[in-house]
Amino acid sequence: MPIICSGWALSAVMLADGSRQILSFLLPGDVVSPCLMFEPKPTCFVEAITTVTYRAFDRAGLWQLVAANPSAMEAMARVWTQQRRRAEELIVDLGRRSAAERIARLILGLVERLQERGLTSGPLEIDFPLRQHHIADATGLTPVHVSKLLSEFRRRELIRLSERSLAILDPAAFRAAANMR
Amino acid sequence: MPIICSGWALSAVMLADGSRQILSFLLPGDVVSPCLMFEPKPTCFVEAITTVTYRAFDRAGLWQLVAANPSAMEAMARVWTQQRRRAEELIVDLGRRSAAERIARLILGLVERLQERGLTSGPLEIDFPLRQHHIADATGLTPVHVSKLLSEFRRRELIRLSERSLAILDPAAFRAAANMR
DNA sequence: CGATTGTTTGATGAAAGTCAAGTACCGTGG
DNA sequence: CCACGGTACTTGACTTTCATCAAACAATCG
Repeated sequence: MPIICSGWALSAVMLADGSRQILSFLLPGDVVSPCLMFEPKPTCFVEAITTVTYRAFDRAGLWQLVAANPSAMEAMARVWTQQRRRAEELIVDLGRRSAAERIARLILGLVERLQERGLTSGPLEIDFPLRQHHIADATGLTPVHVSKLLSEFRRRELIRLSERSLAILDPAAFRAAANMR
Repeated sequence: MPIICSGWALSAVMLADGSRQILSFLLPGDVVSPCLMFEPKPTCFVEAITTVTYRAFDRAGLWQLVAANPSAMEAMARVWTQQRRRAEELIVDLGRRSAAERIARLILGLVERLQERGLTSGPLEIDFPLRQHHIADATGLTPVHVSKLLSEFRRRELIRLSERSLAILDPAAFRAAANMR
């Protein structure tokens, strides 16, 4: 059970034709794969996006800790439910939202998670190591289409995105774009 | 923590514009909402499709059982991982597969789950209470498009679907249609 | 029987994918 | 220092997939 200490990673599944779907981005503080607590064989793979440092904990030891310590169990439960909730949101996004909404929501979700952990580089600004093909694989789109929609966001001055840095320039309008339905 | 005894139900999220996304179909033997084990407040809602009977277990009692009994813990872990795996598959389907593939995979998944539980009405035949709008809400499509693709499957004699009963006529070809990429 | 809900079908439109060409940005080696 | 290659990004033309709209039909139920 590794936990990310620094850097970004992703977990994804690969399909037969070479396309892939990213299940989640892993930020500092995230448990790489909470399902590993139960199931040793992973169903997806994990890949570093930036240089990543992590610490690994062993399952048996964690189980002992959890059995002995109710607050550890609660912490574990929080991780589980949070992960579950994020998976459900992704299902809704992929099933029922437009390309622009999916991209905007992905960005907002990442910014919020970094804010919670105090990893921002400004009020609404973060280091943003994702390539457009990462965004495409996470939102179920093509890199070309992602490029067009990001250009559109820039043209409307909702975000600034350059040199691996992202800022939300117009939070209200950008949130609106993320919630159009 | 209710468990379905008979009938079909669904869990879903509703969006602001009235469209909805079905997260999973609940068949006899399914735990309605494993996340309820941790989190009392549900993030989605549950709805009956047919007449449903269920038994409810209370969280506190289950926790005691799990703490005392390692095999109960293992059973719980199985439910959790299975649910997680199904969520991941749905993400991949919605993100990276065509409409026809999504529908075929949904049907195959349901048939397999009923087979595991011995709830089939024939070798490759099941009672099928879903309306086309259920299929649409589960696959992120419109009912109209679902109708067209089901007609296509029928025309190619891959399935028979009438009077709330479904049979897979050509398993090999139907599986191929579910796995085109 | 009428009313409601579900399904089919066709015509049309919008969203996203594909293809292709061109640009910018490195890192490498001469 | 600059040429070279590779990767990422941009942009436009065109195609495909799926949504929308509308009309007709079928089934179900009070």
